[in-house]
Parts: sequence; structure tokens; C-alpha cells
Amino acid sequence: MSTRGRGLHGHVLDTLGPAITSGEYPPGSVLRTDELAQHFEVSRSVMREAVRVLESMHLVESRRRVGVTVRAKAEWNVYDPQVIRWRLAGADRPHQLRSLTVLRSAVEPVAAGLAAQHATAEQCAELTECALGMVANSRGHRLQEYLFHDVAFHRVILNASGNEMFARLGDVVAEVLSGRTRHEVMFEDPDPAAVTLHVRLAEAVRARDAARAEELTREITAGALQELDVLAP
Amino acid sequence: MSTRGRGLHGHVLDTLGPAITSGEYPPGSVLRTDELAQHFEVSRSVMREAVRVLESMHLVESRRRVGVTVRAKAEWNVYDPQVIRWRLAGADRPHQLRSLTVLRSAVEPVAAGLAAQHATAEQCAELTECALGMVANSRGHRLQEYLFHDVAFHRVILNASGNEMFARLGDVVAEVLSGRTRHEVMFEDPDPAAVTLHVRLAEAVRARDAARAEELTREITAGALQELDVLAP
DNA sequence: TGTGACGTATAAGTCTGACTTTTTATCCCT
DNA sequence: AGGGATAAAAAGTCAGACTTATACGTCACA
Repeated sequence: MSTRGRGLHGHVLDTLGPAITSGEYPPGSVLRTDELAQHFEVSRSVMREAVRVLESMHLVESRRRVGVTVRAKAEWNVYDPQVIRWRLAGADRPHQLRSLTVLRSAVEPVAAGLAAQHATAEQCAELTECALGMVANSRGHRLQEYLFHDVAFHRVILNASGNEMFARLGDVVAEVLSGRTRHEVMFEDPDPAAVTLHVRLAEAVRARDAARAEELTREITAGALQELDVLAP
Repeated sequence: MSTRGRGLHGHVLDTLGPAITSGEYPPGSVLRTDELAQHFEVSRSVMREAVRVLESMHLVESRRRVGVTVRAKAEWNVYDPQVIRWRLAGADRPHQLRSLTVLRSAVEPVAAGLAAQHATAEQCAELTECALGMVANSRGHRLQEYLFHDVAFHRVILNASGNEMFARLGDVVAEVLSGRTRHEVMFEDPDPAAVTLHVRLAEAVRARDAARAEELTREITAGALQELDVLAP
């Protein structure tokens, strides 16, 4: 998924991107296009295209007579899904996971409130379906199946909010949730309280109760934050 | 600011990017690199670099034997500052402004709460300074000066939250605020209630009162949303 | 000794043309 | 009509030559 071989420049990015975001090339480092091209055994044209992409993500800055300079972390386009994926795969994964979870705790409650106002009948149906799927897979170590429905649930909420900025966070939430299941210690079944909250949230949206939907989502994201505190001190 | 002449490919992007985000090339449209290169009177290499950047923003998809296809709006990286700027300059500016303001109403209250917990003494000082600047310029049609302090105020809050995802929304908030002053009808002095709220928010952060900071920011963003409702029906 | 003008080396930027690869559409044969 | 060979089209890749901006060192002059 992350590595779709869409050409040589894609392969270069898949190596160089993580190298930069992981700090292998610290901010201020100067790279030279020619050297990189040799190192990756690609032509300068391909290398230049890769550098342009990194530049558009504000990871690097290219200046004449100087080279390609790695920018300060504070300048990176941290909302770029590609950058998020690179960072989640790298060393500061825990830190990144926390940042994103805090973002979730801000955005999702408001999104849920809007979803309660704007969700179509179809979206309400999807929501209850996902919630039921979560319940059905909440026991017996069916983590993959549970995750699938959990991700789908939050995606529907974000989409149903009717706000495109919220909707585009679906991928981010998916990464956070799946990352939690994949990498962190999560051998046990999911918290029953969380499952119940999702079921009640689906009901609240169906009932057009925006305030309740918002409050329930606050509890869900608060739980996610708390869980993170337990796992990563 | 937006058009920094960082080369020919930058100039191409400044034309082609807005053309795509404004719907001049609707989703599904197929462009050909060679034709575009001729049209912009640049070499294919330059054109290819521009296309790569657009591709990294998920605005287009490049496929062999087909061409460069404009992607559906739902796939765009709408958090990319460049994309945001292009869209704010285009036709669906009102829609975009609303989306971003809703995002603000979700993020800023939580950010303010965190800021109250983590702000340094220096940041607290900056905050009160900005608030005073707003007060000083809240009368007498000093809109530019008021805007300057308003933007700085919200930037400090987002930075002080200690969350990098929030911090990177500083530019977005700046665009929204300055856009409001620049394009919309805002000949009158700013709402005195809003000014007061900012002053009180600075106090709340200084007093480490997270709950109050969050609530005050909710009122501020609610006001911004309401203002938008009045101006754009 | 400090300072400013000047020249030079360097690395990115640009262009061109030839070649390769992938994918799609067409055509032909069964 | 269906399926497989074939051709065409567009992106992808590469190599090499040239251009341009600019950091840095040098040297003359104050």
C-alpha cells in the first residue's frame, strides 16, 4: 500500500523520505543531487523529481550552489499522509502516535456532533453495522476483524460530518488504530467499555442527538489517550 | 509569499495548481505532459517535475499510455498549505473558508487547554502582548494592525499547546483570519466581545486554567462561525 | 586591519533528443 | 463473437551539454 512502485522516483522516495523523517539526515544536513543519484543508481532527472516531491512536503529546501538542505522539523508538512506513514514507521513513532491521538481527541467529537446532524440514513445503517461488527469480534482474540470494523466506524463518522477537512483525516485515524493493534502490546481483547461507547454513539447519531454523540466521542478519544499513557510512559 | 519564484516549475505550479483546484480541469480530465510543456513553454523535464509535485498532493494521477488524470476532490491533500492557498484564491473560497473555520472550532479549544498547561512564561507574555495589541487597534479602522496581533495571538496558542499537529495549523489560521479581513466585508471595527474574549483567554492561560481557556476559545471560534453565517448564507 | 569589489568555482537548473516500458486499443483469425 | 497477437501512444528513463545563480575566497584600497 505505502510502496506502490509508481516508478523509480517512488522507490527513491520510499528510502529517502524515511531516512529524513527518522533523523538519519538531521535538519541542516546538505545533500547533493548528483551524489544521491549515484547512490540510488538513478539518473539525475529521476533524482530531481524525488527532490521536488520532498521539497513540496517541506522536508527539504533546494538552493543553488548549496545543495538540498534538510529543513527543521517544525517546517515539515506533518499532515501529508506520506509523511505521517514515514514517521509512524520510524523511530519517533510513539511521539507521533501521541500527537495524532491528541488531534483525534480534538477533531472527532466535533465531527461526531456534525455527523449526528448530517448523516444520511445509509450512513446511519453503516454505523450500526460497524458497531455490531465490533461487538461480534470483541472477544476471542479476533483483533484483525475488530480493527476492521473500528476503522470503518470512525471513517463513516468523519465522512458523515460533511466537512472535507474532517473526512480527509480518515486515513490518519486508520493508521493510528491499525498501528496500535499492529505494533503495540495489544494481545488482550479490546476494552468492553470502548465497545459499548461505540454502540451508544451509533445510536446517538441515528437519534440525531448531536450533544450526546459529541460527549460519547469525547469519552472514546479520552480512552484512547489514557490507553496510550499506560502503554507509553 | 505564495509565488516564490523557485524556478520554472514553480511558475508552472502557480498556474496549473489553481487551475485544477478551481475546477477548470474537472476531476477525470486527462492532461498530457508534452502538451502542457508546450503550453507553458517549458521543457518536458520541468513539466514532469511539476506533475510530480501535483501527484504528491494527490491532485492528479499519472499513468502510462493514459496521461495525467485529475483526481476526485475527495482524494486531494487538503491539508497541504499550498493547496489551501490555491483553493482560498479560487472560486470555492467561501466553502473552503467554512471548512477551515469548523476545523478551527474543533482544534483551537483543545489547543488552548493544552496551552494553559504547557505555555512557558515567555509565551504567556507574548500572549498578553498580542491581546493588548488587539485592544489598542480595535477601534478606528486599524484593521491591518488588529489582524497582525490576532494572527500572532492564535499562533502562540497553537505553538504553546506543545502538539506539533496543532502548531502546524498556525499558517491555516493565519490564512483564514487574514482572508476574512482582506476579502470579506469587514469595514467595521472588530466585535468588542471578541476582543474581550482574547484578553480573558490570555489571562486564563497565564493562570493555568485549562478548562476556562478551552471554554473561552470555544466562544471565540463559535463567534467566528457565526460571523461566517452572517456574511455567507 | 578592516572592508568592499571582483572573480571563480560549484551545484542546481534547464534543455534536447533518443530510447525503453507499460498499457490500451485495434485488428485479425478462429 | 471471443480471444490472442499486434501496433500505437504516452509516460518513464537516461545521458550529456549548457545556463544561471551564488557562496566564498582573493585582492586592492582605505
